Amino acid sequence: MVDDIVEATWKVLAEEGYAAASTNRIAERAGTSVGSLYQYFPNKDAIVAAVQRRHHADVAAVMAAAFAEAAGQPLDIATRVLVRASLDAHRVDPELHRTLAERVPASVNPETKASLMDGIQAQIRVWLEGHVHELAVTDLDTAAFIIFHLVEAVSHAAILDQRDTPSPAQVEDELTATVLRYLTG
Amino acid sequence: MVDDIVEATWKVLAEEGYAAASTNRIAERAGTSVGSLYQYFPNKDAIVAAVQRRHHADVAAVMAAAFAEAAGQPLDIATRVLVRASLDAHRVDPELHRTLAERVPASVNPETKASLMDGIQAQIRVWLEGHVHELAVTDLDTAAFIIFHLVEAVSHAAILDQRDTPSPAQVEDELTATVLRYLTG
DNA sequence: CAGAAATATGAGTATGCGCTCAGGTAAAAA
DNA sequence: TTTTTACCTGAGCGCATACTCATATTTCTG
Repeated sequence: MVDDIVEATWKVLAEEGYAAASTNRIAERAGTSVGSLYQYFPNKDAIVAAVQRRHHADVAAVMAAAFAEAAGQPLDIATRVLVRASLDAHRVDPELHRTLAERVPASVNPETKASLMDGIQAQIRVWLEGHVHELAVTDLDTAAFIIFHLVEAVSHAAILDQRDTPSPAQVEDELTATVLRYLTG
Repeated sequence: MVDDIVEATWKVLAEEGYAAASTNRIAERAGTSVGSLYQYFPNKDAIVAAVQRRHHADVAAVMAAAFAEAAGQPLDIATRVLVRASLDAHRVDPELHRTLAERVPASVNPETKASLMDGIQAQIRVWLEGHVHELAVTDLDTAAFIIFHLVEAVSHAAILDQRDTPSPAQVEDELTATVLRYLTG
């Protein structure tokens, strides 16, 4: 039942947007009643937060797999693996991603997104540590910050922008080149 | 009076957030009444859109000045000028910037933000055209896309993130290096 | 100054929301 | 079968919102 509610909320957010995600609409799409919503969640924000956590878990899984794959690879291959993973992560339910990113108030689950971002930045840092002798950059925390935000933002724009954007393949090439040149000087 | 209303809305959005920006609160801070709001604007969204347009004009002015300054400079100097301008643009009323970016529904003024972004990307493209012979990149539209999003996102994070970020001076150095290395290969 | 035109006012209206709770249903226990 | 326990239901409550309009006030005009 909890799953039904979360899944219905997921669909409403993805297909109808945040404004449409009223408790009555969620109950309707879950095939249940408003009252049952409050049997399992303290309030509406908690339901949205649950959807957010689940989506973040999906994204984190994509990235974790990529970090595992990148671990044994040379720097240039690993960079491409991670860039491609970032693009793939934005292809996981892009409509939901857009709604969560643009519409959901920060008051809903303030820690979740921050912890996802911090986790990925930490993984970037660990990955960089394995290549210190090849790197021109010295401050790994700063490098992780720069790489995370630049790859995330360009991936986000490339996948989610409504307007004309370069092809994903080209973005992958350019991002890989950008990160590599930044790291190796 | 129109100015009073826009300025009051501006302050409420910046200081109290989007949720607090009710028509009654805006009228109160403008020292007028709800009725007068509707003498000059068809609805609440139009008021918020006016604030958005004005803020975007401020940002556009900062960037336009930087592009003018960069025009005569060598590539490395110009790159730093533009990166610094992006950071400065995010320091123009950062609280308002955060509220507009994170809270204001896209339905409010969908074209304004897109046209600001398109304008800056076009200016980047023109700037790049003046340096074609020094560049390793071939597709200037793609390069403008990459540069715009990467500089914007990292500036945004550096200035507006609540959490620990590298110092703005360091971000300026790293961004300048990133863009230069990307452009010159 | 008198009348007319333009503008300002804010209590009130319509609407839609999150959420509750008295009552219903169904399964488990006695 | 009767009683108990657990869960489900949805009409409706309280509240906050965007917006209106009859009235009051100010500003123009002759």
